[in-house]
Amino acid sequence: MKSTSDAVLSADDSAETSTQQIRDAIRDAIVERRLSPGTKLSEGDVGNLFNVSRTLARAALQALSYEGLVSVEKNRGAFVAYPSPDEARQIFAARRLVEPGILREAAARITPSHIQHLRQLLLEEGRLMSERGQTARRAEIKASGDFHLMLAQISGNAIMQRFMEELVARSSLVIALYGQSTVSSCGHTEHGDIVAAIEHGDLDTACRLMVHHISHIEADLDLRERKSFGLKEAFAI
Amino acid sequence: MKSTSDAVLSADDSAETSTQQIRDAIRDAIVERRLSPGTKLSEGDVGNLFNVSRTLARAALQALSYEGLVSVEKNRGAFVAYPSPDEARQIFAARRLVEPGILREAAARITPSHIQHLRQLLLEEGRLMSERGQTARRAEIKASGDFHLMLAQISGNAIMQRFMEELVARSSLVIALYGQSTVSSCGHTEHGDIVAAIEHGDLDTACRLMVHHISHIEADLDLRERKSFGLKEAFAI
DNA sequence: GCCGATCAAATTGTATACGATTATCTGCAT
DNA sequence: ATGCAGATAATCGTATACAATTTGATCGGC
Repeated sequence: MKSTSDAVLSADDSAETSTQQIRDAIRDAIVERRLSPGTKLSEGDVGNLFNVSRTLARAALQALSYEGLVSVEKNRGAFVAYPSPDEARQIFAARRLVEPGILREAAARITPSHIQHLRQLLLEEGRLMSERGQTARRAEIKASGDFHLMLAQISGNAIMQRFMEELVARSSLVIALYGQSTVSSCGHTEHGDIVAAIEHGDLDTACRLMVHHISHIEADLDLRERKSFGLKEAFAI
Repeated sequence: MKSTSDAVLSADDSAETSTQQIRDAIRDAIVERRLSPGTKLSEGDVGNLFNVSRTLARAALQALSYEGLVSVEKNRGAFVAYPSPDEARQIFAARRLVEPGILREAAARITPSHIQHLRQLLLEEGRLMSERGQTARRAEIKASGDFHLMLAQISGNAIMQRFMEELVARSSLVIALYGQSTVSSCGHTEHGDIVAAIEHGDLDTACRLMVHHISHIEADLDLRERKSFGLKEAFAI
């Protein structure tokens, strides 16, 4: 799973490629934290950057706003979303709500080949964890999300898969904003435990581990209200 | 709850009103089955109908395609979505997956005022069920969905609420396509049972009833593959 | 020096224009 | 009559143009 763009499902096979490419590029930039929350994304700039007209840039930004990664304010423009603590809590609540169900469906359809893929993902994750540097950190963030997306894909439900893609992407944004420790490094071992439980056929344990895992990620956040101070902060960077 | 547009949450407060109005109008038309699946929605026609340029019409159609109500095919245009049987099954699987969780969260936050609202909804539903005519049928369809949306709203999670809005809307489309009996008239009593179970504090029963209820709706569908025969059918109508 | 008003620049909102693609129609040959 | 070829019409994809709104700056008054 290289990126969210190469989803196996054929759901949005229809949209125009130009707009889609721009959307995916910006989404990756947001998820990998190359674009900080609050950053302005003016239509003109985006268009120039990708050598297209404002029309297409605007369409891409609109699309991202439907995913919750960008917030567009009337007559003011588009910004990388700046999720509130409450929004952050809702994102993780949603994940706790849906991921156990996805896990059960995935377990019901899982094949040895799938397990192999999952283990490969874990290996990659572990490798990145031991590396140093920004690039490795970004790759680690993405890999960590890919584990959850892979489960959604195995579940075979394209609708839940798309929803999970949204939730995982928004989670990255939240972690970028409110995360304290470098990265939820605890996460990796937890992923492994979940796979082990699935392999062992112990679904209840797997679901319990999943819920704990999501709560661990959320627990690493500092979700205390920060006044408008956060705004200045964004400009200072 | 008059329509999906007056959602209490402030999530998509940002989008332009013009496009949003058009989007909501078309969505309502699709959900109330005034627009049949497969119907072509050309940008020019939509624009003329609402007295706006193709630009805005296109934006509205794009938005609807993100919700799965419209499918846009490159260089061919937009059509009211024609969900496949497999897609239909995934929609109901998704609902079985998320609605029990939503129900639990809603039950945890529910107030007497909320219960009153729910009961009022049931009353309205019952009234519409006894009425005759297309108009009443359409209102009944919407009312039936509003019950589920109300629970999502009570749950207090704006993200799950939006997801449920999408699922309910797409369910209407599926029922329009594959529904056999006039309307899931069994649904109404089931809604009442669920509310009763919630009031009684019996969450496990409420969740069980909810899952059965969703399965009942799905069981009323005829999801056998129809070859391209269905296409001719569409033109014959 | 600080504050409010007016003007200029930048950006968004919407419409229109034009090239590209698809669908339809006609006419001719088989 | 049937089937294919070219032309014609309709529709989409994208860019550009213009109006409306916001933002920032300059200037005068206090």
